[in-house]
Amino acid sequence: MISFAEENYLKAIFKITERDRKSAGTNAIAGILNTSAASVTDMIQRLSEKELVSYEKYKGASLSPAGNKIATDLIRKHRLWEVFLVDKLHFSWEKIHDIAEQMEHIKSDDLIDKLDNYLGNPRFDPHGDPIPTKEGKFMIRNQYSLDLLLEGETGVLVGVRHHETDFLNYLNELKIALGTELRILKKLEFDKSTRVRINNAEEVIFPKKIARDLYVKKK
Amino acid sequence: MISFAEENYLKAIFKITERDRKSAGTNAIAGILNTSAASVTDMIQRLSEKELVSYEKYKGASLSPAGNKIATDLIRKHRLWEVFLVDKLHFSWEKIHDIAEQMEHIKSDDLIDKLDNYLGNPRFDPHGDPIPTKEGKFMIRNQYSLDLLLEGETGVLVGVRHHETDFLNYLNELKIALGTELRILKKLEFDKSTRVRINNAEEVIFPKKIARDLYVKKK
DNA sequence: ATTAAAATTTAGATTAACCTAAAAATAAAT
DNA sequence: ATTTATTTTTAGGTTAATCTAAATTTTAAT
Ligand SMILES: [Mn+2]
Ligand SMILES: [Mn+2]
Ligand SMILES: [Mn+2]
Ligand SMILES: [Mn+2]
Repeated sequence: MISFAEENYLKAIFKITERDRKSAGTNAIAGILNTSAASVTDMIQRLSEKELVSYEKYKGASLSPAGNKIATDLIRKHRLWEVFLVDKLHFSWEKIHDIAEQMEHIKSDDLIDKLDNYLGNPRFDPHGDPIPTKEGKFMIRNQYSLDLLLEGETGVLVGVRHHETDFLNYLNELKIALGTELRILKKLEFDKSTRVRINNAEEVIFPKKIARDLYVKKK
Repeated sequence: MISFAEENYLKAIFKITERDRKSAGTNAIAGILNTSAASVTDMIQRLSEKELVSYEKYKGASLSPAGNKIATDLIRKHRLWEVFLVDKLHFSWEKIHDIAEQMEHIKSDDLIDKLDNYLGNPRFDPHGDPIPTKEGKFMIRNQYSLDLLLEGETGVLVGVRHHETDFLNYLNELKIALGTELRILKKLEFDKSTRVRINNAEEVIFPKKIARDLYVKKK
């Protein structure tokens, strides 16, 4: 039986390696899990024993097929529970991540299938992230970071990089949600910030950091 | 922060002391939690440090007000999740207990209120057990063990003593569920078994042990 | 190519939660 | 009232998961 701690490590390695990188370093994992690098070394050695990651000293860890399955199942569960919390219990999107972090660890073969069905087999979670299929396939959406759009272009918000409550509350205050239209009015050179019009109404200036964390579909 | 293990101990002590007994012995707790008596002593000493139980050497443990609140909250969560699993996900009653054992440990102030509301503030769980209120009050139903009924009397099933899958499957096979009418045809003296008619149809003979585990309302 | 900085691993400890075996206390039986 | 049986506690140990501090390896910079 796999522990919560082990599951969290696998998920962290997945997140680090899901895009480009082919292995996850000790420090990167420690950063995500708020733990020490020494603890990470310890754990990845144990996960390597269990054949859930492949590991070479000083070269980081990557998921084995078995480890990858566990990680994608966790993400599937996490995101389905987030849909449940928003669609059925009417939580708002900034409150759900921490609860889903707990719920994703519930073990039951039947439960997730029934939940998925009950929710109408959603393909995206309330933050716009794709929900992997039972077989672990992710739907890939062609999306751009808002800071890649040029002056005059308009994007529709389809995702956000982080799920932190503070960041999402900031968007709430600006009345920005999935589906919101964002038009680039001006790209300010000197500090790389962007002036944006929200749903043809208010204007706001995003620092580069924020613009990079908003994913849009070009309109 | 209280751990899952600690929560399970508090719940076990609650169950042992909820009726008559005013303290829970080491062996009794160990029996419920499938652990050793030595481990129990260890844990109740720590819970005593945290003022969640009161404990005197060799005299067992009982819940403090704080411990009692945690235990009733756990039972509330357990039973509400069981209602969710049956009413919304269409699980049948013999599959839900083990899943609810996991879900009861999810910590969120908001979550249970919203769940309760979403389920329509149910007062009983799918096994007929009362769901305590937010304030920890249990609705008490006047019920009898089936083996207390006399020949010719009829009872309506309102609860069962255990939630074990095997026991509930046995009832399923006999088409016995909450609401089923059970009429006492004959009480057999020599082995204390009871001949019963189920919903005015089939007959069955219950050993005393089974009859004692079925709770009915007299009709 | 050295040297300095950063990342990673090892060494040594700690804590929670468990275990078995043995000792001590309580309860039951003669 | 002793003896016997049962229950409970203590003693000593294990494992998973964490920590800090020190050693080692890799990477970056001069
Ligand atoms: Mn999330
Ligand atoms: Mn999400
Ligand atoms: Mn149950
Ligand atoms: Mn129940």
